[in-house]
Amino acid sequence: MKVFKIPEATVMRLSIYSRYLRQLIEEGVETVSSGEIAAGVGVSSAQVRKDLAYFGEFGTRGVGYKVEDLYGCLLKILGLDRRWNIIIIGAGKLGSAFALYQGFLDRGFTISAIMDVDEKIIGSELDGVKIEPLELLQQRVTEKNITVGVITVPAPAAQDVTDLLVASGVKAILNFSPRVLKVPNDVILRNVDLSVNLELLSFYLALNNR
Amino acid sequence: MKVFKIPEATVMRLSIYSRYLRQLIEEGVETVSSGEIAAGVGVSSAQVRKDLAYFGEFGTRGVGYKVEDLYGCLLKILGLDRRWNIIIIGAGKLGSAFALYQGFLDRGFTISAIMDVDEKIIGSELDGVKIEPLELLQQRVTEKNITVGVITVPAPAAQDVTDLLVASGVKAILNFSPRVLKVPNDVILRNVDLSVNLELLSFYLALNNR
DNA sequence: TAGATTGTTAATCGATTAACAATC
DNA sequence: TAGATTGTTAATCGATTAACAATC
Repeated sequence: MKVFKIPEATVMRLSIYSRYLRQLIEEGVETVSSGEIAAGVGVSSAQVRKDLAYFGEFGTRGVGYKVEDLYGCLLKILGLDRRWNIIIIGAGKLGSAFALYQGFLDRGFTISAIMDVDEKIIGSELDGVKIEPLELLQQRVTEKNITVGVITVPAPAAQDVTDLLVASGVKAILNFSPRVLKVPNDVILRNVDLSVNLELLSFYLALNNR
Repeated sequence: MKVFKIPEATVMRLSIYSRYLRQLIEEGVETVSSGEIAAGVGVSSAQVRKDLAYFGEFGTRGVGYKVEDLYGCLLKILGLDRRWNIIIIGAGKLGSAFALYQGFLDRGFTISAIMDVDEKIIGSELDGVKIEPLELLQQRVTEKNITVGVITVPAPAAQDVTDLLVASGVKAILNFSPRVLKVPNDVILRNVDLSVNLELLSFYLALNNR
């Protein structure tokens, strides 16, 4: 499999295409062209075809793509044809919002554990999952076969929590804290800094105000 | 001012540099080199200098940058030297998490209004801000001088809400819904799709599992 | 002055776009 | 067959990196 060096931007677009295709399925559309997908998600049709070409040939020349088939292929490519178990570290505002957010569940993700250090909230539940003390992290990761860690702790604690996650065997980390984290390079790290996004808006707003 | 075509990636890095500089200020560091910043945030020193060069000359050859000065300049560049008023549409899980999250407040953002359509939650408060009916949107945007709208409604409502926001005079939109939104091109739109980030992890995890 | 580090130019790398032959 | 649309190659564009003269 020609797997090497898929641009990150391509993977993100695949995720967006898949969401759009799901919409088309709900609407009962059976066939779609690269041009229609492109229009639907706001990119060029060449982009769509190029992105797909990294992974194979999914369409029929002169016809387009069968919506259901392409959707199935994308789910497989994105690894959404299986379930991934998630552990959330930090059950504060951000962490509990993430835990309560339903958007991931139908896409292959299960929240299997939630940890915190605050005695006052340990023992309470978020959407049926009990908040447990951080000490149980290693045990839960192992016994529940958890591969993804989500970091929603305050910045100063972020690196320590990361080290714990890595040591416990987690393979990928989604970091919501505004800290640059060090991880071994076989661990996949993704930073989702909400502030950066707001500040980007601020930059462009300020730009227009001159 | 040579303002045209700053890469988005550059702006995001500036935001990250600024966060790192703030850390240095807290630690009492007075001078820093591009190499140190680079090491601190995980990019190359050339990258740091290039990013800054879009906006002027901030350092001293042979010496480096004065931390406080550079921090101040970055805040100005990012538009964080003033306050931006925000309206949140949708006070569900995601919306209330966003409202309760403190991370933005000290960076120039004020949550000035929160709207929803659900009678059951209208009237209650999130962090001192009352949840109000969507009908008051136009009025609040005008009277509170709101420039940024945050969309945290379910996907099917996202475009309608966007249209309302645009009509009300909001200049920038942060979209958390997994929908591709149409906006006039003088409105700044930023999509923060949490699912896309998780699915990116899933992709790389699946890649390693073959 | 000697050493250090910036600001900037040129070279490299990678991603997007345009174009078109293949083919349904 | 004629029209449409894919898959792919080549051209373009833009961003990152390397290198170094300027200068503190």
